[in-house]
Amino acid sequence: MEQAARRSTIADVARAAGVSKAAVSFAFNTPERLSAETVSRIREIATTLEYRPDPVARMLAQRRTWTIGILTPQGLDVIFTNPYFGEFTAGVATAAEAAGLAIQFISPLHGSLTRAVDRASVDGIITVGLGADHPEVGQIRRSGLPFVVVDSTGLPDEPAIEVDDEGGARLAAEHLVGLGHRDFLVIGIEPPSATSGLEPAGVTARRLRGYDAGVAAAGLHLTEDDMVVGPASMEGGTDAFRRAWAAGARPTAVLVMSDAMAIGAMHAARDLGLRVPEDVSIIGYDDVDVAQFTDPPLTTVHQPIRQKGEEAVRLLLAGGRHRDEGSLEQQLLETRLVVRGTTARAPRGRGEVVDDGR
Amino acid sequence: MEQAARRSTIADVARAAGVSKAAVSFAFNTPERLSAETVSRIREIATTLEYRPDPVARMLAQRRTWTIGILTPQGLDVIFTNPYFGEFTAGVATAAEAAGLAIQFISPLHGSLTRAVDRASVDGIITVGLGADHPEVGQIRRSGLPFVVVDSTGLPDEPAIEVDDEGGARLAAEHLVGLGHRDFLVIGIEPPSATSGLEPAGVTARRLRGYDAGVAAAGLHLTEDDMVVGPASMEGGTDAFRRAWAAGARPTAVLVMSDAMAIGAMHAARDLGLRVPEDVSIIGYDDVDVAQFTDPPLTTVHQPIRQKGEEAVRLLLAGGRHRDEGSLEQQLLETRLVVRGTTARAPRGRGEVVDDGR
DNA sequence: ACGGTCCACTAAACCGGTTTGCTAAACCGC
DNA sequence: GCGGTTTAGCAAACCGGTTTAGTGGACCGT
Repeated sequence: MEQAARRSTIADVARAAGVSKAAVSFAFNTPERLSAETVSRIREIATTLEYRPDPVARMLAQRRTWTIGILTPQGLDVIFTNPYFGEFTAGVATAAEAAGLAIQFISPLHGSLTRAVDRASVDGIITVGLGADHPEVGQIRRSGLPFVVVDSTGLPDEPAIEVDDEGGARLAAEHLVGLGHRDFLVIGIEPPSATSGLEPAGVTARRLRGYDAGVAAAGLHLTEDDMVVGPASMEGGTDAFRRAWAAGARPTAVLVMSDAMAIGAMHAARDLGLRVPEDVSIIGYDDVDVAQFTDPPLTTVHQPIRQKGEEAVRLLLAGGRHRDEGSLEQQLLETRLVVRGTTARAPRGRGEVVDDGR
Repeated sequence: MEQAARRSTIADVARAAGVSKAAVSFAFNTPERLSAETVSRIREIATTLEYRPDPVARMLAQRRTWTIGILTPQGLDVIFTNPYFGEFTAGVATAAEAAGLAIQFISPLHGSLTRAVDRASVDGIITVGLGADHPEVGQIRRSGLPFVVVDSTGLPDEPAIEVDDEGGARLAAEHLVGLGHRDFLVIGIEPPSATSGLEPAGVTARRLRGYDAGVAAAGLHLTEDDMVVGPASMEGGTDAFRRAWAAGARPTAVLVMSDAMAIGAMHAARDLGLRVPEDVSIIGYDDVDVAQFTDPPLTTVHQPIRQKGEEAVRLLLAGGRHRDEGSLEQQLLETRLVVRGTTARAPRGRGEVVDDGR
């Protein structure tokens, strides 16, 4: 991929029009500083010369790139095929487009996220799923770039967008308890890399706490031991359910932390001869678009995914301050239960009986 | 979003180290031009000063942005939520990452694709679903930027990646004909904007021709009149099927040009009380990941989506020339039929009988 | 002692724009 | 006709790097 053919520059236009470079710049950016005739003459010449200001030179001179970055610890290949990320990004894109901003994805470059951050030319960054105490967030903080963290509790006084993960998870568990379920399996999202286990500020930990709070009404207690984790994809869900089954788990209800995984788990359950929801209830998380289109439609916890994206850029543009002037910089969005077709009353006479047999 | 705090520049490092700016530059880019001690001294000072080369300044000086653009006529919000695009982009991202390149999305800015192209700072462009005769492609061609067109026949001698759309479609139709179907509905992808109708070089037209060729064996003929179109999303598919049904169509088989739409159509069919595949067979196109996870799993035409993305960047990097030196610049990738669970023998005694009654 | 090579490094031009004084002419009221 | 204000446009600095041409000194063989 070699260089583009030589294109006309601002100097060419200036020469052709017999004016200074400054005048050409004015003609496009602040035409009111020039007489009307001069402006139109310069513009005409620019058109015939097919002049187009070099965006990079402009960025350097203005020290603005008109671009915001989305920072994720996962690789781009998983981002783009994950419906949750897709919808989140769509939200970001919508708000960015409205503000005339481009978006750039910042994800590990040759395995190094730090390097990727260094190479990114952006005016601000939205981090998603990255704890405020992660080294890369520290790197951004030191660099002085404005940023907003999403899906991870921010440091106090730093802008963040969160949803009520715990509350939503509790609703899900309570729903199943109400249907008579007592044998649960939790399918969780694997932490991005094997850095640490369950960070308490992480999404996975928060949702697990919510599930646990929900089953407490039935006198039950859920811990990491009742959970199997995997990547947040359909394959990941299939695989997680199979592993749990192979390890002897015989739940009547499965609490899944992502819709994609829930769809995969449903598939795996059916492969094993289980009917959904008659034999096993499954409840997802996120309420992505596709959740309405599964068969039966997926019961899940709704969170305003696109809205998160839009709010994140608003917050970024506002410099961390809220629209209603000076209010808190941390925003907690609501979640709610959406009951559709994958949950039903617990099958009778199970739970106590079969749990170890084979 | 104001400017970042002042960061140290190459001049600061040079001053602190008592060397010239050039030396600092060399220390990072061509260390062999300096003595080992000098290099390490400069690097140390750079580290303590938290120096990080400004990527924009570097781009300007090198006249390379290390970025490739993906140009689509659709808005980013539809791109990111469309599984086909997601997988294609994942392919691009994989190959780009390997080459140390970032990717940037170029899509209509405030409604203007031309403006978006002007503002993009990229070294090369991959256009997807945009005819080689479109004005924006002309714009790119004139600008001298290398580019590759995907999903649209390129001009001769211009690099392009295509799949055998027509052949795949034919396979799909033949499969259904072989199962005894005679009453077809085609659900097509709506052209990006209302620019023109069916351009013969477009994906939709090619697939339609393939379907038509496939049913020809049964003495049938398919035209645009047998087709209903909509946006390439699940909702689009649901909507399209409903419209067709409301207009009196009573097909025993539906040929859908996108998996997302096929899933939507399946949903709509069931809402209308139809069983899939007993009452109506449905066949998609693309074989996106989710196609394996529908219930029943979707019969569809496979195309190598990710591979298209990877090949596109390879071709771009090779400057349009193929790896095996000098061969043709146009690549035609294969499609194949994947029979899963949404197609079955045509229901008996239908077709001739019910077609108008109610 | 001398010209020639190498080595390690520097000075300055350059990339292509924006922006900040500044100036010359036009315009103004009186 | 004169000081004061606008207006229209220019020259030059600047953004922060890369890259080219060049320089001074050490080293070398004779």
